Amino acid sequence: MDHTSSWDDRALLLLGVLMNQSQHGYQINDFIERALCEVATMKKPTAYALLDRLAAARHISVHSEQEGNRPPRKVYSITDSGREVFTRLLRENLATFDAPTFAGDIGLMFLTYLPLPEAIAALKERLARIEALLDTTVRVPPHPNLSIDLAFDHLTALRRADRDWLRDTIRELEKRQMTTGANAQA
Amino acid sequence: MDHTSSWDDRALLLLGVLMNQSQHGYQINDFIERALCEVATMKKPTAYALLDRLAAARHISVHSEQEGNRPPRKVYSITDSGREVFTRLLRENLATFDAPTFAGDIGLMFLTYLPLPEAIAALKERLARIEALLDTTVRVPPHPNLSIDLAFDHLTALRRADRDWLRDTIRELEKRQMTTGANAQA
DNA sequence: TATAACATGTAACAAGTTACATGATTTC
DNA sequence: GAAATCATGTAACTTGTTACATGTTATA
Repeated sequence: MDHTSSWDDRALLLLGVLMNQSQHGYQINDFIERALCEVATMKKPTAYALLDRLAAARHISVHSEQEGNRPPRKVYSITDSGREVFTRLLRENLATFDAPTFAGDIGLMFLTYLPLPEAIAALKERLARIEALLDTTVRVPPHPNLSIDLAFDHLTALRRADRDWLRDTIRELEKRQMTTGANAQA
Repeated sequence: MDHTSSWDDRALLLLGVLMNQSQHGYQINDFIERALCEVATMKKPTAYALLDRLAAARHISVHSEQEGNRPPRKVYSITDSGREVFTRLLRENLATFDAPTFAGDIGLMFLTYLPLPEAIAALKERLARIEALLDTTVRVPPHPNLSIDLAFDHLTALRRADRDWLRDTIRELEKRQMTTGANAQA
């Protein structure tokens, strides 16, 4: 039942972009890379391949357009069946929570194999990177039809939590460092 | 410089497990699936393939053991060069922050295409799932050599932040629902 | 006139998973 | 004697990325 696969999310992304308006591949790719880049990623070949599959399943329709002598563009539009699929995938996505693992946690597990001062120094660098991300990333402006800003807000909340946890943890490790440092002196 | 690839993290995981003690493949797999499952994942074939590559690079050594008539076991031990690599990868991992995207955010971006009450209902289901995860997941007991509990603590902090954000967001959407509902009445 | 932007695609590769294949030993 | 555990592996598949190939039009 809970087989929310990766395909579902990719399809949801493309169908969602097409819900806004019919677009050709280049436009779709551009939109994802510019407007959605903070929240989602999908490379060109992935998009093209998926668009083909969605077209084969009749969830989107294709028609070619040509302006003057420019390269022809394939314009994709969502179909009724596509809208149905979109709504189902959207509901599923919103109702689901997938618990991912984080590469950064692997290091945490083995923290003890590094001398405490070095571990602290490394974590301080990590902290600096998160803080830099939180400082530099420009707030996403609201989109007329989409709630990209909501997703961005979510992402930011998670990053802030990450930052706060790291600050506390570093402080905790520094306490431990002082006591063990004193022991080493004795 | 910041090419903290997926390979690095996988290698770090295996080398870290072998830092604890020399083990054979089955044992390694077992340890990852049982002790580390909350924090990291790696399937058998992935582990075997990676162990081969690490052995080829002389970062781990292999020797066969056999007990009676049982199937022979290949015991892997970390070498000096392996310990060096491990330390480097560990430092890198700890100092790095990678900003992943979350599948759940795709739905958030397209929230507006669902009638508000349905969107709220779906998000409440998501919230229930996070809460269930936070309630049922048993606290990881401290490991003698590893700080698995630290990584688990980090994961839990992130999930709590996710839960809190969702609660606030649902409350916010419900406010909006009341005002638009009133408008629809008028 | 060079280079960036517009426009579509393919091929090769990398990473990881599932499913399969094999065979011994312990437990119910 | 069936099923779970111990023990190692391979083959095929899925997914997604990078790098390549092609050609036009606007811009510096």
